[in-house]
Amino acid sequence: MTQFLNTNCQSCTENSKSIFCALKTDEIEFINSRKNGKVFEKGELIFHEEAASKGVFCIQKGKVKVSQLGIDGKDQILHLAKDGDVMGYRATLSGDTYSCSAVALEKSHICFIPKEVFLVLVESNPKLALKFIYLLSEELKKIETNLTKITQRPVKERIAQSLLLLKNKYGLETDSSTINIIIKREEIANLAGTTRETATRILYHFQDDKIIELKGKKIKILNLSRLINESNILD
Amino acid sequence: MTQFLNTNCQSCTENSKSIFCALKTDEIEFINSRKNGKVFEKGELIFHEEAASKGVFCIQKGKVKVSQLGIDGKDQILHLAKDGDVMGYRATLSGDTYSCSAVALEKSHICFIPKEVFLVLVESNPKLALKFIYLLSEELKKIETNLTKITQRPVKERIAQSLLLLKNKYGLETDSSTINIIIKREEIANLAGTTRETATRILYHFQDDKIIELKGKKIKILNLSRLINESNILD
DNA sequence: TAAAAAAAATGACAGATATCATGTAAGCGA
DNA sequence: TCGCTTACATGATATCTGTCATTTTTTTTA
Repeated sequence: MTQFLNTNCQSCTENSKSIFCALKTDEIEFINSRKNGKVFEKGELIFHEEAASKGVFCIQKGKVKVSQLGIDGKDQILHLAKDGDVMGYRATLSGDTYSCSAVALEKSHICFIPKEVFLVLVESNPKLALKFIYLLSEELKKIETNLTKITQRPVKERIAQSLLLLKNKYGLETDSSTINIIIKREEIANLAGTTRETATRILYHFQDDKIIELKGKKIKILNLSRLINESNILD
Repeated sequence: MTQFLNTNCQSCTENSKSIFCALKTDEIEFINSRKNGKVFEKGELIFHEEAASKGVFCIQKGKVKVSQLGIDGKDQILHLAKDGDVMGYRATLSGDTYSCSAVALEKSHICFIPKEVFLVLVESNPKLALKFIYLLSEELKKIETNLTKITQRPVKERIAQSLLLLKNKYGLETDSSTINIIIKREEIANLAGTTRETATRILYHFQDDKIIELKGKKIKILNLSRLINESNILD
């Protein structure tokens, strides 16, 4: 059963989590009165690629994967999102269909802001427009670097990088070593651009080397510096 | 010896080649008085990744590859540019170092617009800002799709796609079949994300199949529909 | 709680590509 | 034009990684 949310944008923007935090009070109220909050269960589709963009999604609380489906049904995770992140703005800004699908990695509270509302704000508020220019630029840089790495580096390095990405994005649990995300092997594979089997094998390889410890669907980092080393990230 | 250009932005924007074509006359004059034109020889570096962004480059006439260097020196071509295209705006807009290098594929006339000039325009002209939002969005979509394809599709398809990209970007010669670009095997490989040897083999394979004809550093498309078929592009 | 379904582990195997090596052709500068 | 350098062709080989098949484990659901 779909569960609706009844939260206030004010509270979301107060702690400067989202890109909208620089908006004026009346602008936030404008969004607030038009937005639409909903709870998405784990595995639930938030929006689908090839669907006409109807607006943007803002994560109040939760974890989401944004991925693209290849020809043979294998999908490539292009982006991971969490609290405060906005999704679907690329398609909405260019009046395009979504180029990716978004699926909740865990139960998530997500607000939908309709296209009209979103575009009015961006077009009337130059500061916000510049923020999106900045956001798009950062995203572009990230993907470009990713493309080069994924085509040039062996799977082992890419898996190590994916683990580091998960750590940086979702942080660690209170034990300061377990990555704070429940994630399937297949999703790690889709992040690294490889197959489930290969990902599994490499993860066990890292475990044998005492770099990580596999705890069901969670991963504990035993030796961060060696993991960084395996990832071959120089900077 | 460096050769300087003495062209007018007015003429460049008149035929609506560049993104600046929507600017007002005084704005164009503003750029015109501050820009700096130069002729780059084939193979010459226009800007280098990791250098602090000093501004954007606008191609008056020419062909340029924009690529990123991997760890082991192999580079990945991320973008091809031609007359009217602007380069380096990603880094300049986000006040970052360039994330790619640009090298002339042939003798090219290119203007440099300093950061200060460029940013003043973008920040003071909301319409231009929106245009860049649009441009960044398109670019992002392109790279995302590319990432998924390049990791999931075999080299043969990627080479076919690269040839189609070259055709679409630089067009055909007067014989309506030869791609209008002089390009090295290695550069085709860097575009498709493979090695020079593999690219060579696949090109000869396509030649054996009478899909293309290799004419030195130029490529003639003998059977476009079969090339499209090989590329496995559905849309 | 049992049964069914989904996810994961694991071994065997094949094949696509990269790598290496060597010879050839083409382009370029003196 | 000669010699040198760069680009290219091409074969042999290795290996990484994907695919397939089977078993085990975990999760879900009835």
